[in-house]
Amino acid sequence: MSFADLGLIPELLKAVEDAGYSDPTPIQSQAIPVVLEGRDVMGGAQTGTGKTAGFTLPLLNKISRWASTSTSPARHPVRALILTPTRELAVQVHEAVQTYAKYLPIRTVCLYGGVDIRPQIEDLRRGVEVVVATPGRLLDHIEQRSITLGQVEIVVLDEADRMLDMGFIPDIRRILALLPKQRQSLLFSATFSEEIKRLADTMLRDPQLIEVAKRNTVSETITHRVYPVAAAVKKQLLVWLLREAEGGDQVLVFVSTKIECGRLSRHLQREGIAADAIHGDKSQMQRTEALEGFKSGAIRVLVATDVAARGLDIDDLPYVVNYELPGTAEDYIHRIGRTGRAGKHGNAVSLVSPDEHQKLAAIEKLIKLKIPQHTVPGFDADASPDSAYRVVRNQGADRRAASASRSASPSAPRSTSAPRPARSTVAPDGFDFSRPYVAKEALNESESSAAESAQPDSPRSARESRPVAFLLGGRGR
DNA sequence: AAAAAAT
Repeated sequence: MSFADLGLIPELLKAVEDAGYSDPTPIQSQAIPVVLEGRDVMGGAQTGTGKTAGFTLPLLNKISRWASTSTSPARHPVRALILTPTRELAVQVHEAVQTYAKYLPIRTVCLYGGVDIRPQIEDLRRGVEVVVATPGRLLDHIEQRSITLGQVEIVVLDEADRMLDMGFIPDIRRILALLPKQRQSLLFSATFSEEIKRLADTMLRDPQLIEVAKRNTVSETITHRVYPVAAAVKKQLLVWLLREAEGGDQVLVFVSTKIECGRLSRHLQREGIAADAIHGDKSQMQRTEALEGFKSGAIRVLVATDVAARGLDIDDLPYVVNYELPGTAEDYIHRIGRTGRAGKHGNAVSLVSPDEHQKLAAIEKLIKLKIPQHTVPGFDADASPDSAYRVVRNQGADRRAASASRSASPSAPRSTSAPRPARSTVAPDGFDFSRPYVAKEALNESESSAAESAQPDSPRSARESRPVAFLLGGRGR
């Protein structure tokens, strides 16, 4: 199956080829023909499955059919509207739209808050066919009458469950009410709650259900690991883990609050780690800078609230760390979905203090997976800052006593300038990281065939899971 | 319970 078989026009095929894609992903080969046919779609797809191209390509294909080459704004009514829950996601989707529309006479704009509205109004005045927007700023434009939605042919609701969580549904309904009744609607959601189904009932007509990944499941290319740790030494454990994963590996660290987000990021910076923070109280400029810095590699550790939990596509992100477990088990799925994307191997590491074990149990129940636990001496659930310091200091002494050629214990949390010890393949808790390892320990029956193929000894998983580096796991050298 | 989003 190739993109050419899906009935896309040459201009789009060329753009897809330029982007370096040859074969459609499962959701793309399912969604593209259905959308081209004009049917409504209820899509259940995790991000990283090629969902964005799955709706963007057929959307552009349809719009292109009568694409106006006129320079008159009046000939460029808004014909497609894509709504996303966060600004960063809007930017990302808009980039995809631009990528695929490059050989088409189609104008696009991205509308979101936190930035000057005037350039957006200018773009709208000149005329655009495709609008990607967050709900708040779009409503702003609607009230200012800088946009008319009376000729929209296709509307896409991306990450609908997130929109629901964020209380956007009333806004969405207001926006939908302004669209023509005769239109095509696509709704994508990682999870299907009763509320999402109700929204779908009012928004979609005879939708085709497209589901690639099973709901509430996590990618098999992700290795999960839990570190039980006392809250008092969590910060030190994180620094220690980050140091051990050194070698340029990037880490996205999730926290529960904006306050902790800034605090932890500053702490890491003081420890000499290239870190930045992204959360909703930062200016849009700071948010964009942080994300760009992370994507470019200038930032090694991005500390984030759940603003970054969904949809964000960061190439080759090897690690996600839950510094604090998310409030809901579903958020765990979204957060760790930032790694292990597009078939690549990823690591989900969670630092769990005793007060978080309820949450951990809920997560394990939802993902039907018992996550292996590992403890680091000095950083276990009963550790105090003092005991942690003693253990680390002793490890340092052992190391100094040991021969230089032997692999040694990890460096102390605060020794920024100490020489780096050789990388060990056996953790202090005795876990052998030199063996390829895939976490698949407690699957339910319906997934047993998938589990089969993910067993450590099978050729497929041996290929997918590289020998694991120290502690954070994952990347072999 | 916190986060996100219009100013």
